[in-house]
Amino acid sequence: MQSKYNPKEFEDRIYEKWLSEKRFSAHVNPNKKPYTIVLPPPNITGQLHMGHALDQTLQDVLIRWKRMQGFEALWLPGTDHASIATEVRVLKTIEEAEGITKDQLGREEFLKRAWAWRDEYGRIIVNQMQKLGSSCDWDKERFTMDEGCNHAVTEVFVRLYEKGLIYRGNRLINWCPDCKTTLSDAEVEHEEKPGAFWHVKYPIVDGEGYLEIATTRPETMVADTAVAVNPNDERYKHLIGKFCKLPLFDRELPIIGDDYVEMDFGTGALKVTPAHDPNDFEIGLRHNLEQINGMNDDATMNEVAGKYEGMDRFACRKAIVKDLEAEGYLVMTKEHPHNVGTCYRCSTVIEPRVSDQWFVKMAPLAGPAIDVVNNGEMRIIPDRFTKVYMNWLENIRDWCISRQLWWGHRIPAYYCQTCPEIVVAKEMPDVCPSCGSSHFKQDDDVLDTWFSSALWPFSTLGWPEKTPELNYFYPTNVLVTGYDIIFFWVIRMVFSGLDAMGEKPFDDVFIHGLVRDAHGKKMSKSLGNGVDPLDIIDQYGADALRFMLATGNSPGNDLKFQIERVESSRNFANKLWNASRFVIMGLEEGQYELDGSERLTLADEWILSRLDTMITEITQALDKYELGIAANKIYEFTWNEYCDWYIELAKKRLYGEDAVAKQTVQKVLVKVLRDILKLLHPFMPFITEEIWGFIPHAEDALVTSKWPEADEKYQNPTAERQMNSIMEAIRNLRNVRAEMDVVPSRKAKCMILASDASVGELLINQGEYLMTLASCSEVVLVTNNKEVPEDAVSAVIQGAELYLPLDDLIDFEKEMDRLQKEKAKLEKEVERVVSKLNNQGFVAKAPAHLLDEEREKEAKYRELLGTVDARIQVISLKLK
RNA sequence: GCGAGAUUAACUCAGAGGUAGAGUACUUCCUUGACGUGGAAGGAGUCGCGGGUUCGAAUCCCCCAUCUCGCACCA
Repeated sequence: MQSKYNPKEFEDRIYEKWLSEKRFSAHVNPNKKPYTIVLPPPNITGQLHMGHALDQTLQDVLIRWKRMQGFEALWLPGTDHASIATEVRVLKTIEEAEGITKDQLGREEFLKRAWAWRDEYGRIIVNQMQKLGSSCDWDKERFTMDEGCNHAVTEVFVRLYEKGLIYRGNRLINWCPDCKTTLSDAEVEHEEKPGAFWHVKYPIVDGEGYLEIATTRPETMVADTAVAVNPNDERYKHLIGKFCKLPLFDRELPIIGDDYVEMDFGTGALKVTPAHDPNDFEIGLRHNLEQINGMNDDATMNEVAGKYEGMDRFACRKAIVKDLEAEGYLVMTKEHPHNVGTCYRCSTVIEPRVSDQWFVKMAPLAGPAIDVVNNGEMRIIPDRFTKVYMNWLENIRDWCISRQLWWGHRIPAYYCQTCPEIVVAKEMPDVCPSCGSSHFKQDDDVLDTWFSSALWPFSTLGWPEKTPELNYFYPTNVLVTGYDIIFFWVIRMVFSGLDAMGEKPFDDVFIHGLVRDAHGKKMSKSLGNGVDPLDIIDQYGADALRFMLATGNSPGNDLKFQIERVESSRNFANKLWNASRFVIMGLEEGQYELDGSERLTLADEWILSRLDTMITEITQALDKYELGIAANKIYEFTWNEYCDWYIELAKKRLYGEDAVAKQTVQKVLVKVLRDILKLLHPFMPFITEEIWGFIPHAEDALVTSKWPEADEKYQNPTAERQMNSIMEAIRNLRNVRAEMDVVPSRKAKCMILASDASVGELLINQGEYLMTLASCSEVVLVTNNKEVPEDAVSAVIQGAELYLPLDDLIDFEKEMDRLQKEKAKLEKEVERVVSKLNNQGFVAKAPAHLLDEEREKEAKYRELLGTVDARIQVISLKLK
């Protein structure tokens, strides 16, 4: 074992070993219970970022833990084609490098390039995950556009179509003029932007005056087909049925009455543009209004716009406002910031547009997805996200799934070239069922990228085939993902799983937050505040990064990335490394198993008892998905109990002459270290496996070793109580010495005056602990304080006073100050306890054990106070 | 507008109906044979404000404030 902790030296080597020994492989195994996680497939758009590192660390902790608990643990990895994101990315790269546009490239060539891209980034991503230590079953790696997934996508599409849950409709959809595709509602982000209300006169035809209309988007006037007022509006109701004139255009618009119009908003009169606004679209349907499309697919104005044709929509807005003003139609302009929808991929303002698209009918699918959570079959952790989940499902609208893109699953709909028939089928039909023609053309569009990810938990296990894997591993146990894709992905997996499999896709959904930079800003390329996980691994090791991510926060909350915390995790790894080196140092060939024949010391019993408690608590925390708590417990136990106390106390026997005692302490050292390595392994897999290779063990590799189980025989409350007394004594002695500025190298005799004989006996029996850890030269019992020299400093614990005669070193004034301080502290404690015990309510209603505890405390503090007081008397005489 | 989260030590965050915790930073001391990426001792917080429930609230409930973040949006 190398003397320096150097993760670079072993992390890759260890991972290679795991791979070559097939440690992550999972198979259908009737003798074991399965535990399954499917990896949220990272997009192949680029490299993994810190958010992926967090997501994967959490999953790896769970899967490694379950693997050690004896489950057939499958973590199924893969990547997502990420239709729109990848297409945008690939096209941009090609355009920047070669100056070739999408149209110039052509569909076939583009797909060739995109596949090459996928191969490259797929490899990079796998490499990154392996660097992080992710224990996926790589033989089962999948891609959302591989053959099996394609098969599943087509199957689901056809089935849903046949059930009437997929339909083609001419509806108002979200259109991104830059990506030139539709977007689902979930893919539209709302952003508040400055805007204005323009109040415009629409003159009444065959009558006096005009209707004043307020609009935020004057350019859509070109496509107005009506003006609506509330039928109960006294100001306008007489106008219903009449017409008004569309300013700047020689068109007449019917004035209609519709409840949708709110009388007290704006002017109470609404221009209706069915082809460019969702609400107007609905009004249009109710009143049979014509839908006029005023824009091209790039959001420039089309021929409908007359003289504005060819202008960009925002340029057109300005031009129309200018013309309205010039011709006297503009009443006023009012500032009005409002939310506009933008594309989640390119941030372009989306344009609502009427178009023929494919939709999934959501209502019938949403119901079961709601039920499965309501009836407790599926849990969302933390629970608060259940509300988010429900809220979305209860207000769900139909899902627009067709995209005008090339990278993705082409829609399995075939259009007869001689009649209007559309055939939806797994393969291109031979003959048209309506006209007998054999000429078909497949739909040009591809599916929303989330359509295929929705099938991930079962498409990856072989569905629609009834494979043994599907039968064994589905439903999966837990889905681990960020709250940002609950709508996009989690919900869609749930209803897809319920529909296709008839069973939920996972038992638990474990939601985590996002990784932010040190200032709480979202990490992003454009801000340049991203931190590359590989850089951190290179500098500090994967274990340090993982530990930091796992302990950084509580479930569901965002995590700020702080390099100090990575450093502190690395320091912990270093600590473990060195402690292990210490344990290994004196070991010789042979067995170091505890067999019950050993004569254990107090410290042995204490650490074994504490370890036992830790095993229970850590396992319980993991069971509750409290990964951070579990990791903290291991950290504290390892550092503050095992290293700071047990190892220090072990040294005497280790370096001593007694071979049997030495072997006993080595056995305990090894036993505890072994379990520490196991408990820590899910969090820090590399260092623990590396150390495992150096310590005696009967099992195989740590990665597949057995998770520790608590064993009641190690529980030892007496040993814990006694050790606490000793540790308190040592701490107090150290404290006194530090306050009196006594250097550690100056040893001192320790005289014990016990008010409780058993405490005195304990301290004498374990006198060597005081000698080792509190710089005592010897520890002796005295029966009367007359035996104690006056010029001694004192430390007190319950049941005993400890005196250090330090003659020449003692400064009585200083000692007086110290004693006064201590007295004040104790008086406060007594006061607190007394007031509590004087409280009749407390005495009457508090649980008995608390009452007892408080009474014990009172006795203890009074005793300590008495001792301190006595010392003050003695010292004050000295000062005179 | 509806909903959620946050508000705890200088900083970043855990925790939790029964005397406030960690990491970092800070002060003092320590070349003790695993480790200075270390050891020891210490200072530091009326747990956002105001009410309520309770013997007891930082913890549960209500109100308010500030900051995030979702969702829905009135043209």
